[in-house]
Amino acid sequence: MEVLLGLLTVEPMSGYDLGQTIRGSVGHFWNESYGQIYPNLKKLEAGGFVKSEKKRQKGKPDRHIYSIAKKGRERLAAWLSVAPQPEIPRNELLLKLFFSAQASPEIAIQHVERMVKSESAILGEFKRIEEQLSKGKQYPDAPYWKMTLRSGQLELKSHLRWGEETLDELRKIAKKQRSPSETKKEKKH
Amino acid sequence: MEVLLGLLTVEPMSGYDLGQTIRGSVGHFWNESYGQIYPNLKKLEAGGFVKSEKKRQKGKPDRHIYSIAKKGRERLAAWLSVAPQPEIPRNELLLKLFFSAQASPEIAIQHVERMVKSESAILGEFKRIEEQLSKGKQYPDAPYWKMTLRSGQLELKSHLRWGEETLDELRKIAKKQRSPSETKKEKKH
DNA sequence: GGGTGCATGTAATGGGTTACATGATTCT
DNA sequence: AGAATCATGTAACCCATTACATGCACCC
Repeated sequence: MEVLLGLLTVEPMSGYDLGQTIRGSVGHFWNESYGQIYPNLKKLEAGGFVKSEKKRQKGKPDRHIYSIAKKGRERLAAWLSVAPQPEIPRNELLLKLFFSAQASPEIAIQHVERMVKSESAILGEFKRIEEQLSKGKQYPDAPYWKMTLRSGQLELKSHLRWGEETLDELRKIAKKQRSPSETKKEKKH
Repeated sequence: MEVLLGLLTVEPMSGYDLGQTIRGSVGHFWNESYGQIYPNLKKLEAGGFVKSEKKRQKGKPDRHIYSIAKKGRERLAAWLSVAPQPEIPRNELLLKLFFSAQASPEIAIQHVERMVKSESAILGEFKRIEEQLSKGKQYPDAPYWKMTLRSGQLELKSHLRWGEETLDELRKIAKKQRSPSETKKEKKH
């Protein structure tokens, strides 16, 4: 809900634009689907937080351009001052790793490797965003945007570091299991 | 759903115990509420993935002790081998920081400071868990548990580092705004 | 006496994603 | 010819938390 208000302070936009902008800016730490965006914009308008203008288009449906109203700015400011409640995370990779003694280390290795790959790609994206932020037209919000970007970068780097470290260990475990050395084994299944 | 199966491989437990155990083990990256646990256990039993035994108690309701069935182990193994899908995160702190140009830097500072405090506390908890893991009875799963713990530690440390760095910057911004130096200002509101 | 912990469970509510529906234009 | 993009919106569905209900025991 408030993401919409926030982004509309930067520039008036349509619902579709908001979806695109979310993906390209806050997408790495916040997401909203269209099934959420359109109804929420209607609610915000009904409450007087935003107002809209219709723009005719040929072939395509009318574009509804939303802009933030005074009441909307107030609501945003109020929301910003409320302490964010700590998120309850859900990390499927860690959960699977936690129970990986019930499977083979090879599977765990695959999962971690996949994560390293995908997060490396995102780190690359971040570098591009960083350059864009320094070069493009200077918004007054830019310093704050950079802080969130930096957060993502540090977090990704810590994930990658952990990933490499963990892969080393998993490979050791896999090796130990393949070569029946000193420890006695029972065959499973 | 699968957390329940996973934890039941360690030891047969009641629904209540499962809730407690989740908080104390995977709680930092996975949560389930009782409103979820109890119905899910029933579904798992109906599907033949777990079985239960009633234990009479005086004063308290009967304890239903669940243990994992062969079919449950198979289901767990199948789930473990499926690649975890990347989570869609929702970080309210970052979202608020992103829009903090619409508020005062002081508010942002408060939010970040609060986060630093609470995450420091969790880091302390982790240290205790680490010691417990090294000392307590050695489960065969322990190496995997340590990996997830390590992940949490690295992530927290990266958050704290980012927090301090960000606080420095926010304080600079706050200072600049208080002393009207070279930059011309328009008064808002 | 009152709060907290044990112990189970259901119902209401809310938040969110996915799928569906429509239809023109542009790219491959 | 067909897929992707633009553009909006609704409905179905799923998942999850919160609140509610019950009741004893223990601690302060």
